Amino acid sequence: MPELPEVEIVRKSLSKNIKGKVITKVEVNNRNLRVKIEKKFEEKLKKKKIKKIDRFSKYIIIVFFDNSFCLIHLGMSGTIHLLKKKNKNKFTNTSFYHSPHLPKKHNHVEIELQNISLIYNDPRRFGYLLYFDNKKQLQKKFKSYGPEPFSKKFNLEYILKYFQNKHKNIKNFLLDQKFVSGLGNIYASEVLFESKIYPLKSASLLTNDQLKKIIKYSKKVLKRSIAKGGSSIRDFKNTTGDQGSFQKEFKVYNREHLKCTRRSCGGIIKKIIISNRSSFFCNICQK
DNA sequence: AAGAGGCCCTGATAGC
DNA sequence: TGCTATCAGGGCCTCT
Repeated sequence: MPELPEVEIVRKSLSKNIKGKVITKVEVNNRNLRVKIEKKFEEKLKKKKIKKIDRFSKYIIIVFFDNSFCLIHLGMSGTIHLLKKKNKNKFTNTSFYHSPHLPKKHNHVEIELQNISLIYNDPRRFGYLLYFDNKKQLQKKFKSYGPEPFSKKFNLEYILKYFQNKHKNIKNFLLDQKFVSGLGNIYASEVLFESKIYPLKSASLLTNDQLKKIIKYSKKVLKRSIAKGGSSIRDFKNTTGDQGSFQKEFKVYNREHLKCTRRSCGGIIKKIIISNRSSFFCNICQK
């Protein structure tokens, strides 16, 4: 589910609710996530005090005061739920992302922080949690990742150099975290629409003007989505919580057969499959 | 060594 | 009602 904006919304919520707290208990119900949770995970996290919550790309980074780290990746279906302890033993649901109630199944990890309980839920188990002892390990993990769209490193020179001797369509490049990190399937389509670029266009054929548009709109689209609380799809039922609303502003994603939102374009949104993932685009204004 | 494709997994939905 | 097939916001691994 989560691309950069959604993860940033989770980060903000965690920062607000668990910064400064001490981990009092860790319970792993299922270690078999995308990456198996190490045996000593619980032991290593216990008694750690949270200095701050960072994010890189689609990763949440819990930073402890002793400069160790806990990394959380939400995969496709991961969600984090915060429960607040009301009386001595009972936790009640106060904050959550995407789902108004704590799911009954797939609550794989529970981390208690004094009066708050953090629950990692993930039906498909494509997400994972990692513990890092020091900053070196963290840097190693992100070594092969490209810059975020917000980074100054994501500039025209970088892109031109990166595309040298590579032959792929632009949609695949935007999904490639080694090139640029944080975009996923929704925002890749949205950025290409705003940039008026056809997703199957060979990246090496793009003009400098088009590349500048990609730089501009990748920042813009992500920022706008963050401001709107991210995108919530497939989890509509209730709206009591921190449900995002950017899905209402999708110009192409999930809009097959509908009209292009550009006035006087007259195009129709099409859906094609690129590398096994849906891509949406306007058949007239994206070239 | 770049790039295509398979695969990890569960759940929701569509079609019969 | 119940079966089967398809699809889903990610990304790693293997093969060519």
